[in-house]
Amino acid sequence: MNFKSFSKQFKLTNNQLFSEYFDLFTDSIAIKNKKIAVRKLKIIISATFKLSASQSFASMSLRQLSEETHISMGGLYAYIKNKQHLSLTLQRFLNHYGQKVLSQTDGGLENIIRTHVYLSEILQPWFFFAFMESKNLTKPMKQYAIKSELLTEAYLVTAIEKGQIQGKYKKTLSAQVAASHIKPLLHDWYLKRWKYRQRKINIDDFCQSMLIFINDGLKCSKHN
Amino acid sequence: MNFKSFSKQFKLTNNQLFSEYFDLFTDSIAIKNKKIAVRKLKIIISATFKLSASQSFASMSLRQLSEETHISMGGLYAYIKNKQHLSLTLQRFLNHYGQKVLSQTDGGLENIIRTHVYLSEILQPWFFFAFMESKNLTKPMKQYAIKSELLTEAYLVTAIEKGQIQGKYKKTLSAQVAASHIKPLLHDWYLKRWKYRQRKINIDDFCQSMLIFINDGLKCSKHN
DNA sequence: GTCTATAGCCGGATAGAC
DNA sequence: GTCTATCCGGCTATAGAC
Repeated sequence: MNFKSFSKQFKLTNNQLFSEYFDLFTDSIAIKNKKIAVRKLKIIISATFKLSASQSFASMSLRQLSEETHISMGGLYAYIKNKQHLSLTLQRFLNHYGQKVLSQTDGGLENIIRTHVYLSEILQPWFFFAFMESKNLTKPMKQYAIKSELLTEAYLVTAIEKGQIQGKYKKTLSAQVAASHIKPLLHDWYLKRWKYRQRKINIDDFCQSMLIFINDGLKCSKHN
Repeated sequence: MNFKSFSKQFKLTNNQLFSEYFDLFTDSIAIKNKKIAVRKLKIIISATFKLSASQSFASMSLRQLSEETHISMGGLYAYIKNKQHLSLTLQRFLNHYGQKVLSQTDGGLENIIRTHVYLSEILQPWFFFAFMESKNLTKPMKQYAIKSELLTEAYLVTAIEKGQIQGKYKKTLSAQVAASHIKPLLHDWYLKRWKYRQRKINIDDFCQSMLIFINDGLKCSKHN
């Protein structure tokens, strides 16, 4: 698997994405014409990510959002319930989507890792937003987010345990501990996206070097 | 080196820390009695970290800060120039301090890694704040922060290159790439502090497992 | 050195015209 | 479906009493 084949398989076009968002949150969207709604939601949510990334969601004002999207204040409220609820839907949608995609992996460690990185590339603004704004969540939403995060970690743990039983991976580190060291490596791709862009490291090279690092570490075999 | 010996060596008591902060930013502090100022600065900055961590610095209001510190709005302005400048001093102080401590390592990879983790433990709220609020920085400050981050990475690169020349580390991965995979592991300790606390993983165990992971990876030697 | 009071601006949200 | 106008509460910052 590489990024190209992953993209082909999932066909995550923007339209499909926001169409699914519309279906999930119709209750909080006053506009009932789906075609119009999807087009505007795309604009509003993209602008939200842009502004949140350069300030923070909390300090972004709806007046700024209105200016950035060229939609009036009143107009915005036809697409969102209120400011807090907008943030909530973004968090929920990513959790929903992430679990859906991850559950389709074949359970191998490399497969899970690549799937996570590739998905976080396509949904980079969503992942970045969710990570950065997670602290602002209300208690019930925080619990929901933690549950979702643990689920992702559980995929890694299961894959490592499987490898350990097969004798592919050693048992020096518990699968749990190993998984908790792998997760931050995955996060780096969407948290420090600018760094990798600047250094002209493409996504498949990133996966490759990360997998080597995870598998082999740094030490020479002769020192084992 | 372990956490205890590191702590002894650096004696980073809160008083010393805020005393150094006071000296660095006297210009923006109206109160000239150092003893009083240091005591209050400690209260103000701790409260700033607490509130920023649960919301964000931008959305924290000075009214909240006033309530949390039991210092009136007017009173606060005797210790800070304004809200934005407060954030700036926090960023600057950590960069200043971090580089000071890192420059005293012996240049070995394990030493640099342990120093970073131990320092980020003692200054956890500072590190967390700097990471989370880095996007809000003005352009010149952002450049300063990036410079500081690259410097930290440079310490890792140099150590790995040294190990590669000595034949201790293999050359499958460039030192630069390896370093960029190690950094997010270090960040995890202060970004997800709650997770490690919950799982009752202490700081020396964390360093130990991370060093094993970095050195050896997951794979069994027989599969090499 | 610390407080209260207030200036002046900006925030989220909604009503109602078109 | 989109806009303008407006409510009103909260914000940073400062002036001036003690």
